[in-house]
Amino acid sequence: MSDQAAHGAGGAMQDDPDAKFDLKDFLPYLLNISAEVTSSGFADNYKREYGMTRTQWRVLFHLGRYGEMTARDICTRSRTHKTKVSRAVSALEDIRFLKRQRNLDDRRFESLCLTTEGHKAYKTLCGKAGSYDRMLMSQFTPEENAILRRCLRQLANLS
Amino acid sequence: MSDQAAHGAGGAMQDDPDAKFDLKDFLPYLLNISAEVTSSGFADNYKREYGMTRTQWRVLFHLGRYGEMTARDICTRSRTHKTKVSRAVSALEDIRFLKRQRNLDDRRFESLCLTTEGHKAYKTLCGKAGSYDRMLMSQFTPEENAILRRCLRQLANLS
DNA sequence: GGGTATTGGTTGAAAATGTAACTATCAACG
DNA sequence: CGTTGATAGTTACATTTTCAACCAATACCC
Repeated sequence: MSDQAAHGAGGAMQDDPDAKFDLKDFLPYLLNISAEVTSSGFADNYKREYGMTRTQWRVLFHLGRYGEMTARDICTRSRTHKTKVSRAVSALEDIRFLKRQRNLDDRRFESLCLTTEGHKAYKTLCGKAGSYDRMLMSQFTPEENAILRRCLRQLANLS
Repeated sequence: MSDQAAHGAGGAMQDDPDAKFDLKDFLPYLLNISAEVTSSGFADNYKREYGMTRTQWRVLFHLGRYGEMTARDICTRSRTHKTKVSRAVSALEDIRFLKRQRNLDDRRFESLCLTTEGHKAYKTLCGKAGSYDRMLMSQFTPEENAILRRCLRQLANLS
């Protein structure tokens, strides 16, 4: 415990010479915080109205936006673990937002698609997502927005 | 059911005219995925070696980087809910990575600081975080990096 | 064909998180 | 004082997520 005083001894230490970078520059940290802040800001829309969770919203959004696909497709495209998707799919099925259909060629697959209800919810939420996104974007210049999205897509290994 | 066919009818529908924006452009979604990808890429470092969770790492990082502070300070600075911080602090105390000390002026507060062990772990992880961050940065130009971080800090309401 | 590996998807138990109610301390005001 | 209200932090309970094992269908390979 002798070098315990090596930090915070003065009570208000500000910079650690060993620290190569500020915490507020650590990309995973920054990404987590901003993801949390922006997501929970939007979550009210699907949570209050439909009682959906974030993963469920993600599945709904995928099916609504890109049409029929399998659970595995959603996993791959959204980098989401299959158990998360599996449970979200069951929950969406329970509230009649999607239907599953076994593929007859390969009976392991089942293709998922939204019901009318599901698609209606998707459309409503999609509109809100659009304005929420525009609201977020409005604080940046078009160039910043382009760069931001390009960097994020690359970090996420998307497209 | 009439507009059920509005999606996926052709089997490989690509674009919904109602969709104002692509899912891959929705900022909260992009942020979540890239946060998930980059964080879990780094998480092995503290998970395998120290059995720490992401929140615990966040607390450790704050105390290591900025020195002694209260749980509430960490909540505010990292936009993390107090119950999450509370549990992370307990866990870090259990493995002797930090110590609490009641403030005698106002006994509601307790200031937290790392033990020698905790600080050692912090330094080790900080080094790894540095190189991980540089690795992530290396795929972007300096301008892109600057813009990316500035945008993220703003989205996160950080400093 | 028959064994083995792989893949799509599910399930159960453990861990983490969210929410709300709680304790304890202090401050403000009568 | 005593009451009310705020604040730092904890705890209990429900929900969600993670992890590993699992089932069923297909592919591979001898």
